[in-house]
Amino acid sequence: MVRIPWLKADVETAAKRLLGCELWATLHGGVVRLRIVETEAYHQTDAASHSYKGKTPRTEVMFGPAGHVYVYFSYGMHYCMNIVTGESGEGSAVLIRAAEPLGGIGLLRANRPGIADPQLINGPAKLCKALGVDKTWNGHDLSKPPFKLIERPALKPDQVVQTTRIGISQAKDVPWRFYIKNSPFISKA
DNA sequence: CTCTGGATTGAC
DNA sequence: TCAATCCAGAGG
Repeated sequence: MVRIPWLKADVETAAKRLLGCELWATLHGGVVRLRIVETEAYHQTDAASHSYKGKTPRTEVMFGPAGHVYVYFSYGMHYCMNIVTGESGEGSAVLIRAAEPLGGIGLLRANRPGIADPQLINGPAKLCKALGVDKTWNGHDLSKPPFKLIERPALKPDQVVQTTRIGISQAKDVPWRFYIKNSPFISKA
């Protein structure tokens, strides 16, 4: 059951709306709270999306209900985390690229020893590493503990920057990356 | 079965 | 600038 109605809206709207929302996770017995500051939208009709060529075993959860986590493994060493959006049957999701620690930062540091705070979670794979997210979380419903998405009021439009996505070779021109203006926690521009 | 390239990161 | 290091997806 989706408790956040706008997650079922179009993926561009959802990507924008996820900025400022929080992720709460239980880690090593403590609670970590993050504020999402950077997102990217991916859709079935988008050549850069894993769902572009239709449903496959890997992308199955992208086609499932909104509000679940889609985790994929890449470059032989990294995990990245998405939040599934849209109606079931539609292959869309929002990549969480960076966040701001609100609580439990010590637990994040424990997962990334030797890394300075500004680099703790300012990238999609860094975020997963710090949160201990791997494929075992693929498909998890974010309305349930121990890993939850908490809705927050929408940001004012002038606080949101819209630009092109990072690290892709297809559809480079599609402006589906969003981040909170002036946030020091976004990934490298 | 084999081959290719990637929604990245951090060390040089 | 580039290696690390695996696997999904495509083609045979």
